[in-house]
Amino acid sequence: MRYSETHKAETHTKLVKLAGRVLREKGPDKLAVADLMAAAGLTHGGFYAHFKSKDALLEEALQGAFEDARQRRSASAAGLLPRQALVRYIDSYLSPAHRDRQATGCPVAALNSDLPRQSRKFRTAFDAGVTLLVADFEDWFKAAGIADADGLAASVLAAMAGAVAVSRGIADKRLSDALLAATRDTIKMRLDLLDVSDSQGSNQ
Amino acid sequence: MRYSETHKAETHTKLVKLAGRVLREKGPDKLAVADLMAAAGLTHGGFYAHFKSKDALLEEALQGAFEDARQRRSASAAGLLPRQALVRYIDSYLSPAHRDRQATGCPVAALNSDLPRQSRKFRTAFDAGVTLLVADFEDWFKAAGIADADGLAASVLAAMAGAVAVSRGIADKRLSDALLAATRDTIKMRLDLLDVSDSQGSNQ
DNA sequence: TGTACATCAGTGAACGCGCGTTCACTGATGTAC
DNA sequence: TGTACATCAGTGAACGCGCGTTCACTGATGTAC
Repeated sequence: MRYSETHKAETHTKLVKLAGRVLREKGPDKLAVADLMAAAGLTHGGFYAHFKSKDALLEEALQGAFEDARQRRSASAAGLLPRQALVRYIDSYLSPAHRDRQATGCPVAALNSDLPRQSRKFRTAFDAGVTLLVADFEDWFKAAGIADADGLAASVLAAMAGAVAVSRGIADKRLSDALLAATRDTIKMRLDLLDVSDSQGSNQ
Repeated sequence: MRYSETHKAETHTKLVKLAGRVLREKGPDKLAVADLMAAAGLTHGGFYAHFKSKDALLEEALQGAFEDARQRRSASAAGLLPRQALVRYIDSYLSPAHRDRQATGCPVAALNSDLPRQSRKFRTAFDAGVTLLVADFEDWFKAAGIADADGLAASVLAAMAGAVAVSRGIADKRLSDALLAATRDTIKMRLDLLDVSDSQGSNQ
């Protein structure tokens, strides 16, 4: 059959999106090309019409995951003052919901410790994603009038991602929830946000 | 050849120790039985005289890594007051040296995000290790006279492990070092340890 | 005291499976003439 | 207007490799008699 003008690009996008989810859920090594293609309703042979290699897919998928997170971040901040937006973001990032939805969550929390074992390209993409995220945090902190924004940003990100990652590895739900809650409070204290009432909803 | 009484147990221990390092360095999936045996100067066929399966080895190796860390923790605290010992531990955990020596470092920092993807046995062993570590922290915090020790322990561990894991994924050494330093300061502030002068040396 | 046998950590070849990658082919539609 | 050919996303079989696991065998030494 002949396909529409945009068909190939659409398939490509769909594969990258799917891969982004599988990547965060199962990790780079357990993402299987054949499974991915099957999940997209295709056969595995067609993969190489879209990507030079599995590695190239992983790179795109990771970039997509970071971009996704960035868009959701700014969407959830829309219409709020910086301090309110920060509180909403922190509450959402450190929520049990984020812990339980690894496939659509923050790539830093999901892929944390896999990194040193991945290909150069993958690590570069991760590094770029983290760097951008940290820069965003810095701007955000500054806009919220937080002192010493530069020093804080990376450390706050690492604390939040670490809390979510560790909470995923803890079987005891009470301890896991408590870890998230304690981290939530600490981060807000560090950022002098304890007086801001938390808003409802929003993800990750 | 015939071997000494203790020979088999010695080989077993050596394999578990080696595996503990490879596990932290390369992750559970990239630890290859044949490579491990070769590194121990043996052929791969002999592996199953020591372990029921690769999974059984991974479980023992992870337990060994946690036990190792526990021993180093108490050794480094020997002869120090709780508050001094804590400061030394924090400085050492969040040091560039720990970041750069993943194979002998904390298993939580090294295996963080791999966890949800591993076998039940492995996850159980990890959970047990983390739970013990958190309990140790609580005791330690209490001995140091820190208020709200229970709520803090898991969150402090996650923040430290997250910082080390993320610092390993950051190419820019300046940013990576700054992340560790900022986390060091924050943790000490949270634990009200800023007035304790830091002592030299000790690892992880 | 000497010989036959048991023991058992380790050897090395082989098996099977998952998986990334390659490649000749398909078949619907657009284009050249 | 109709026929031959080009295009190209996708198909599905096959290849090669890494790796966990199995298994018949080795060979040095201890033990039974």
